[in-house]
Amino acid sequence: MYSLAEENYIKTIFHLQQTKSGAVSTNAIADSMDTKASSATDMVQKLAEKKVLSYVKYKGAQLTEKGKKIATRIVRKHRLWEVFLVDKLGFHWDEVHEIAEQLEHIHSTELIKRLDTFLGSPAFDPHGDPIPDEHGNFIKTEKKLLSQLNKSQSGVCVGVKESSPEYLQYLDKKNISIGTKINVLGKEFFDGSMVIEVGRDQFFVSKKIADNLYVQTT
Amino acid sequence: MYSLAEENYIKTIFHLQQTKSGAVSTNAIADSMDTKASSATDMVQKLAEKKVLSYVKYKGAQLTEKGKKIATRIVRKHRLWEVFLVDKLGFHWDEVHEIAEQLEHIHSTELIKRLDTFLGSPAFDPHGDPIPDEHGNFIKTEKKLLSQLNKSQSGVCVGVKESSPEYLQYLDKKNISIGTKINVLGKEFFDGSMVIEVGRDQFFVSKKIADNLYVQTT
DNA sequence: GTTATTTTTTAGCCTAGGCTAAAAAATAGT
DNA sequence: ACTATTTTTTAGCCTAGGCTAAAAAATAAC
Repeated sequence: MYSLAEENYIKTIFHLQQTKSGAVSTNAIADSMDTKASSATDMVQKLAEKKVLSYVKYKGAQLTEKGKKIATRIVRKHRLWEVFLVDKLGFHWDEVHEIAEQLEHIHSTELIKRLDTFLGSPAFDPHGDPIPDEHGNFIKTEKKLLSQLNKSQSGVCVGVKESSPEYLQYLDKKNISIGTKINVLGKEFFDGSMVIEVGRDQFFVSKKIADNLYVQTT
Repeated sequence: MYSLAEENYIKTIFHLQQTKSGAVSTNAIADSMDTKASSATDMVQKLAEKKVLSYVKYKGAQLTEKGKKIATRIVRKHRLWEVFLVDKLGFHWDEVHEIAEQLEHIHSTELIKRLDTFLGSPAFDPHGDPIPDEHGNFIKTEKKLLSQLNKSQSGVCVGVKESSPEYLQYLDKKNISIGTKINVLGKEFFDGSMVIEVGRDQFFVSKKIADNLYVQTT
């Protein structure tokens, strides 16, 4: 059984090594957890002793198979609870992250098994992220960032990279959610900004916006 | 915001002062929390400073109105989650306590509001205990212990005092659950044991069994 | 290939919440 | 009323998980 703090470190390291390959630096961990590098070093050393990750001084940490399994279970729980909050309790997709951060630490395999069944074994969470199954496998989808599309191309929104309330609320305001079709009407190569069409609306989006939206092209 | 440890102390003191009147001793707290009296003293002093309870050295602790409000909210959460686990996820009544102990510490008033609505604002949990409403009020039912009935009297099971898995599993084996009618066929005054009738079955129950079952007489 | 700068670790300290052992207060026994 | 016993508190220590400041290693700059 792992403590709350340990679970949070494991989860963070897991997410960091999804994006960047190779070992994760203690500074990167500390930054994304809002803590100090010295604290991260301590914890990483502790987790290395527990064989949750491998750690080479000054080089960084990498989850072992054991560590990845733990992380995947936490991610599974987080995303299943998000589905529960949105589908069953009627929360909006920008309101669930914080609550799911708490719920993901509830310990009970039976609970998760039953929750999964209750929800109809969903494959994706409300932000379009895949939900690992009980063995830790998840569907890898072909997805691009909206910013990778060019003029006249189109795609369907399948998820978001950032899921801060601010960003999600922006998308809501523009009527963009999972499943929304987006046409790229124009693209400015100087700053990466775009003019896109969503339903009947046409509007401008900055590169920052386009960089955080995943689309699937057909 | 109160820590996990603080919430658990508040909840325990609340339950202790339901049964015994007057101040709760630090030893009683420690006993029912599986910790040491010295730890209880420390925490009680801390909670007294936070005005959650009043504490007189060597005399014991008593929750203030503020403390009772906090406790009631935790109890409400615990019992709502138990209803969720049984009604929605299909858990059995003897399996839910431990999980609800964890879930009761999730912080989000919106979550509880929505969970309550989702469950149809239940008034009782799966063990027959009343669920406080958002203002902390709960239904006081007229209930007796089975052991208080005499020969030829009968009652309907409305709850349990003890809700350990062992006890609940015993009741299951005997087909006793909330709503079950029980007739007292005989009572031995020497040891308080009884012979009771449940459905078509007639069997012997010890005082300890009869002391932990709440019934409502008509 | 030194030197300067940045990154990472170590050393030492802090708080929350436990514990044990000893001291102090309350209660019981005569 | 005075011991003896029990209950409760205090004092001092421990671990988890933070932090700051200083030291050490790695990287960058000439």
